[in-house]
Amino acid sequence: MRESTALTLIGKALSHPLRERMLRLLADGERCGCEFAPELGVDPSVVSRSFALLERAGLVQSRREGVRVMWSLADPELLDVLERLATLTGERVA
Amino acid sequence: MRESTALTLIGKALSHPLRERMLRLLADGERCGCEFAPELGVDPSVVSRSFALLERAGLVQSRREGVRVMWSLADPELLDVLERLATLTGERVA
DNA sequence: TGGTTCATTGCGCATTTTAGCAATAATCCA
DNA sequence: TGGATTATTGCTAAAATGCGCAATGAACCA
Repeated sequence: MRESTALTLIGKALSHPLRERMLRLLADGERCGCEFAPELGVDPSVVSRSFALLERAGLVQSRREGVRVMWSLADPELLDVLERLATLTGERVA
Repeated sequence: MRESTALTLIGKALSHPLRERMLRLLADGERCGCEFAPELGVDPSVVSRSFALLERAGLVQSRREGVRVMWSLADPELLDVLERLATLTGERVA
């Protein structure tokens, strides 16, 4: 990677379908990281790295609870803003 | 790429510093594509392909004017929304 | 301490993305 | 038509990403 700005980090985080799905799985609130691998059909290591990316971008946050790590959206408005963005770019003409 | 949603397309488009810069260069309005290669120090082909990506994501639009192609943001609010997003994710705690 | 569960990291491999050169296309004008 | 300018596309090498396995770490409990 060349350089990284806040925005490019966010872009990278959003640029993969798996990570988008992970974000959406957090829509209803905090969840244990352990639920994602089985639900998404990928290796736990992939989940871990994906969350690391999302976290670096500032999109999610985590806290440990014993042996588990609980993940949540960094901001409750996040998905709304993302929807807005998608709408903004999607309503082009027709 | 696995699949593509509106959001992942946007993510990909934003995920490269060069393309972010291109977007910002459009902040003040329409510009000729020909200005970008010299200004960004890359080959014109890179500019062309980068715009193609941004366009597929719905972030920019173009119109031909004779031999030139004039590019502009797909929506005037776009940069505001992106700033909002960056702020949203950036103000994490401290 | 040893066992269990969940998370992260090291590594190699496959896939995707990026960059530039050269060739081709598109448009205008003399 | 032929030349000039800008844009796009084909191709290849290089760089970045994505993936799973295996190993390691972290926290808990009996």
